Amino acid sequence: MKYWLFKSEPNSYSIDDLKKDKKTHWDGVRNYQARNFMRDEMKKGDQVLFYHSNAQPNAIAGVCEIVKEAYPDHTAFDPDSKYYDPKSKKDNPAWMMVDVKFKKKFKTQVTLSEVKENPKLEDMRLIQKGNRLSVFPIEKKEFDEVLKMAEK
DNA sequence: GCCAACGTTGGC
DNA sequence: GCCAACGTTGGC
Repeated sequence: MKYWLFKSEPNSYSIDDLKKDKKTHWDGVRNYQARNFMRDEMKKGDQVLFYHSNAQPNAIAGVCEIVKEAYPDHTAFDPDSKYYDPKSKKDNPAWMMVDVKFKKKFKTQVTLSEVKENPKLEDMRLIQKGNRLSVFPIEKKEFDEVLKMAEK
């Protein structure tokens, strides 16, 4: 089993939205590296930290789980969608998405500054310079450490 | 609102 | 294939 972090801006989709929806498709990823992670490495049952970016504060807000592996992102085919991409064809989709289900919302979210202050998390991709990927892998020990911080 | 760090596009 | 220009992400 692998562990991941997904970023989302809470004004467009927050952990509360996922809690309400129970399950969602993670559409709109338009970066090849992120796409490859989704297409090639994400498996059913993988655990995902849900991160709020451009938020106040920026923080890891909860946990979700992959329930459906990569399949074509239909928003790329829709000219009315802001994620429309004419390069993606139905017979050869450029973009993929996965489905995730809500698992938990942290009582105490783990803020970005707390992540930066924790030496055990210093290698986490979230805080590395220039990291702009919206989905990326994390280590099990990092996942466990974040959960521990959330339960304090 | 600013800007660093990328990724993408397109002219050559 | 190079690289300048441009667009986006996302922290501050």
